[in-house]
This record gives sequence, C-alpha cells and structure tokens, in this order.
Amino acid sequence: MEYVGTALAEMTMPQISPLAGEPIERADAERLAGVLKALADPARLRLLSLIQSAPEGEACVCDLTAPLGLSQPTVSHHLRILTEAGLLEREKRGVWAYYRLVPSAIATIADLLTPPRKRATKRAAR
Amino acid sequence: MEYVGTALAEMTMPQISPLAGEPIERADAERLAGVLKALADPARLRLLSLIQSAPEGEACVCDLTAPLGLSQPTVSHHLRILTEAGLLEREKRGVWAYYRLVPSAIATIADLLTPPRKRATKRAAR
DNA sequence: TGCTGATATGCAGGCGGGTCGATGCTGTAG
DNA sequence: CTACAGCATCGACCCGCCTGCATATCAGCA
Repeated sequence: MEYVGTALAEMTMPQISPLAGEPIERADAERLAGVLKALADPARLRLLSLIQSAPEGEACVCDLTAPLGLSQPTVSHHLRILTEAGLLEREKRGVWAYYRLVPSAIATIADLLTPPRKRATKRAAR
Repeated sequence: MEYVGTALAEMTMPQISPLAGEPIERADAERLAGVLKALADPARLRLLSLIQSAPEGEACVCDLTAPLGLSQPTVSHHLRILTEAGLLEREKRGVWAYYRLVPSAIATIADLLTPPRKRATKRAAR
C-alpha cells in the first residue's frame, strides 16, 4: 500500500497520459492505477459526492456514516484511502475531523484521461 | 459481474457526476465505480496506451502480449474487461482480433470527473 | 483526574480479481 | 482433409480489499 500519496503530483508534472502519444511506462501505469483504484469504489465515490455537496464543502465522519449505511470504522477506512490518494484533505478541529476535497486532484485525473485533441494521423510516433 | 456494459451510456444521459450538486445515488455510484474499476489496473492502462499508440490505432492480442509481459490468456482477459466496460471495441479479421479504443468512452469518464465549473455557491441545487 | 464522545487502528472473515496452464474453437495454409 | 496459428474460455491458486467488531487514542468537560 502507500503506493499513492504524492502520486498525483508526480504525474501532473510530465503529463503522463495513457492517451497521449507514447505508450506509458509500467511505473506510471501503476501510479495512475493506484489513484484510480481509490476512485473505483461505490462507497468512496459517494463519500466524495457527499463531502462536495455538504454545506461548507466539508464534512466530518459522523455526518457521513449514516448516509452511507456503513460502520464508522469502515467510513474512516475509506476516508483514509481517499486522503492518501491525494483526493481529500483532513483537518482536525476539536474532536471532529473535517474532510474536504482537493479541487485540483480530480481535475488532474480528468486531464490525464482527456485525449489531447488527437491529431488526425497520429501514426509513426517515432 | 457484468455490472458494466452499457453503463457508460446510462451515465452519460443524465450526466451523473459525483462532483455535481446532489449526492449521487448508490446505483449510480456502483455503475461509475464499475467503469473506473476497469480502468484502475496497470495492465489495462498500458493496454489502452499501447492500442492508442499503435500504427493504425488498433492492435491484435499477439502484438500486446510481449510488451505487457503477460500471458496471452491474461491479456485476453484484460481486453475482455475493457471491452465489456465499453472502453474498447473488437473486430475479428481472419484469425486476428483487432482492438481499438472507443474515443467517446474515456472522454465521457473524464467529463464525469470534471467539476462543472463550480458556481461559487453550489449549494441548494434544488 | 476521570468520563464521555468522536476517530483511528488492529484483527479477522469472506469475496472478488489477477494470473497462468491447459484446453477448446476457428480460420488459414498446405 | 490435416496441421497449425491466433484467441477465447475454463479451472485453480493466491493475494488484496471491503467490511465489521473490538479496542486504542485523543480532546473536551465535570
């Protein structure tokens, strides 16, 4: 685990995209897959959606447990994964832990997945 | 399994996005997660990348086995998952099976993940 | 200091998924 | 018709992950 973290930042720089010209390297594929794995779960997608639609764009665990229908430890687990993937940021205020999404994070993923205006004849990339 | 298929099309219509206003429903979350799951694998990301960068934008299994370093059955397995997710299309010509990516597919996912220009106060979407 | 409530962590069970070898299927070549 | 090559499918193994229960940690409060 922990294969993510600053993975997003690392991919943002050189703009590693599976839809660009050159085939992506194995390491880049694993980093991107790691972030996508964090997204590829119904509970975590709903968590992101719930947090985003919360009054101040933030929510604590106690607010998320009921809507998800999952136990508190499980919710904390998912929040941990999303945070480690760089999709969420955590702020502890008193007894509560408030989570909000990192705006640029998902946008970065969307960019990586967006084909850069494929130039008609993209053949012979070498 | 098989929870995908035309999942992409179903999500495209009502523009279900986890980053829009209202929290997404469980069913929508599961559909989107299903498609993302197909993407969230290093081997499959490399397959998409390899196919996209191939001379004619298409490739057969025999061309993909070596670069991936995986067995032929495993490659076929991944191609099957990507195809069922609506990300690839298959065309059998003679003995060979040529795969090419569905352009709108990944673009659709990117759209779903792109925050719709969050309108300052995005609350109360109703 | 001791207690209560909000989170995080450890642990274990169960299921899904990635991988490969073996096999079946289908065109193509001879 | 037979042999062979490219793919798909099957069965099985193994690892990782989602989940909940139990427990630890920490902040606020009496």
